[in-house]
Amino acid sequence: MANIFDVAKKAGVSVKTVSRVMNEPDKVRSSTRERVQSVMAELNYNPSHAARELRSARSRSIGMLFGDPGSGFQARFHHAALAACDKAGYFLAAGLFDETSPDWEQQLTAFLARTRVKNMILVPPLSGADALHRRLDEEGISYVLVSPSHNDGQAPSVGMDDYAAAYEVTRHLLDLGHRRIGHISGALDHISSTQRQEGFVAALREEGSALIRPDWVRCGMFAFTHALKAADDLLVSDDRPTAIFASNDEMAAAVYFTANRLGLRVPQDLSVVGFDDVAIATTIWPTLTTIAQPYEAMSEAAVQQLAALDSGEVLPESKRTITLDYAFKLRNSTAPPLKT
Amino acid sequence: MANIFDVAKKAGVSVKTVSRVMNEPDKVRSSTRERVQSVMAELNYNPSHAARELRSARSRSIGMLFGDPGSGFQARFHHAALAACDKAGYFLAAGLFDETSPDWEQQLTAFLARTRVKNMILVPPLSGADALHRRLDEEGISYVLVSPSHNDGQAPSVGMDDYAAAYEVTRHLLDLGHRRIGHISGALDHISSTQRQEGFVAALREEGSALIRPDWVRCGMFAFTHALKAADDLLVSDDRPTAIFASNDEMAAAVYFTANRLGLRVPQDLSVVGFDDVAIATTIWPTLTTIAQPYEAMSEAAVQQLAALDSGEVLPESKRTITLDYAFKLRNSTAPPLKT
DNA sequence: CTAGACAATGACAAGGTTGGACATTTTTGT
DNA sequence: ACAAAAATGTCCAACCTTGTCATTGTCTAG
Repeated sequence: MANIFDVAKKAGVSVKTVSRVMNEPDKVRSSTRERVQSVMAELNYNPSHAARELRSARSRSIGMLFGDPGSGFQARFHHAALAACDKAGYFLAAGLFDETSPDWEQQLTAFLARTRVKNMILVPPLSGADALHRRLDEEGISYVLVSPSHNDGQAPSVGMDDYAAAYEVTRHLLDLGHRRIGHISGALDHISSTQRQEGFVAALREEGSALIRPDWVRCGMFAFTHALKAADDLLVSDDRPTAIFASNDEMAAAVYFTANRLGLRVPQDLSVVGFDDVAIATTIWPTLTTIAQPYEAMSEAAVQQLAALDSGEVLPESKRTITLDYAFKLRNSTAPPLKT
Repeated sequence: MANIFDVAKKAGVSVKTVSRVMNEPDKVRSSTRERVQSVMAELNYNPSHAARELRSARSRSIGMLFGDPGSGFQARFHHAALAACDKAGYFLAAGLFDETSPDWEQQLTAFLARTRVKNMILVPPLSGADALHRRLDEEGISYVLVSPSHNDGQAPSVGMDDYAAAYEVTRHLLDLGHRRIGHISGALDHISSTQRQEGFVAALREEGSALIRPDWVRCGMFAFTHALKAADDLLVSDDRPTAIFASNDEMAAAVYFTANRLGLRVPQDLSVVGFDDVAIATTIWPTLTTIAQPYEAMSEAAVQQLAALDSGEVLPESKRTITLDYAFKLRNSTAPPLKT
């Protein structure tokens, strides 16, 4: 396997220049740069990860901790993060982590010692775990929060406009003709939850405050099991909504099941929309109308933020808190309400 | 952070001895070894991954390629593999891969060049991709197949006894009193599928060959969408089974939906069992009776096989093909058939 | 008791890269 | 054409560990 000397020799430059092409590209004239790059490609040169890391003490790995493997958001994000790291020449170092365990600090220390990562991406619920953040600060690790549960403005973060997305799905239900719409919210200490709920309420208010029925807003904690209960509360009575907006897809799946149990057909008797667009959204039937989080864009932005921090940049406010566009996925779980 | 010199100095030995303690522990006298080890603990010493890899050209990473992120099996296995690597002092290097893409060879080459892994774990469907295996052979990469779709006896593999597990779940249905049992199989070119089907048939035969109804065995290709169709075929007629054994959990979920659509209650009107015990098994309602694959044991065995190969061992036949115990998970999707 | 065998330990180089401090060459602007 | 700036080169050291080979220590058998 070719090394940096081979490249330098073939390109007729010094190794230092080759090194510069890789690390300080704007300090080398574009003509030389291109020549060197083409030689690198030709020789199929890949800088030794190990030698680099050893010499520069700066790890090319980005750490990401994994909690509950059942979380659809986490699984989707992981996939996207893998792609983003690949693209940016980083490695994704995944570690297992249980923030509710009493020895979480040890787990973290072990992970950091083993991987020596200096940069991390934290996804919910870890993006809201203050104690963890403080430990990382102490260790001098940079991190980016993904959809943080609250934002104290310290750490860089990426996310999407939950309010607007929730407004849009609710608008969709209203446009179909629904006037009786319920909502199952996520964990209330999570800012995404409250924003989604606010977007929901704002859309209803536009059509008239009478549409807002506090007893049709229930908390499902982002969890399937809690949502089963919430859905039951909403649907058992004859005075029930004709559509439900669930704050994530797992909870929407719970609505499906409760509806089925009660003999309500989706979407004829009950329209359902979810949020996140994770695997389950297309493995349940009918496929779920939902909001797709910008997983790819979020991961890429996070990696870029870390790369910038890594090279000593101070992020301007505009790049510290990044909000990305979501996508509305119209599928088969929504329909106009039955005429009565 | 302490390095090997600090340890050597404090322990009053040479760095080489410290190195030996880590790599060839039986070549150093136990008294010295213990002294060195206690110093390592005291200084909180962690060998530099980078320096090791650089010097010894042997990567401490195990590669694993990821295809479809929606696959529950893959997600579960990944989690377990992460833990197993952690435990054995390896890193898990994950890469994205699409074996159906025309440039899969490039993807593979890029992954190998970037990570420089020398060992890989392949999960389905990649554990059955012969062209991929040949490329890895050419590159001199060792690999372990997890639940391979066929076994030509070349590469080491780990798996479970699909036949016995299928027999056991079918037996469970029979013991509940079911005599009308259908089966939705996985992809037929996959040995796990056929073995599960054989286990199913064998259990039925014990109770009398009359129970075996070929028209009640359908292929669902391990996919939710195909299984919807298969379930429909089984359930529309009045002459339908009272229980269905689906060859994985996603397909069992499809059975739930079809059943719901047709107004059949699970488990009162229809018992359902799945296979794999992935996330969806506990996020659908009623929770799914299924077979839990030995994810943890399989990952650990795979990592051990690779570690052995890495250190030049030739695996004896008994360690080449490893079969591990599964677990039967009794949950809420099965009940005795209604009396008629 | 001692040669010889073997086990335990040590000294030193090497692995591929980057950083630092300058020296030299080329390009740019006037 | 000249000075200033930019681009490139030279050379050495450092990162931390392990492989090679030499050396020292310990045990066994005659």
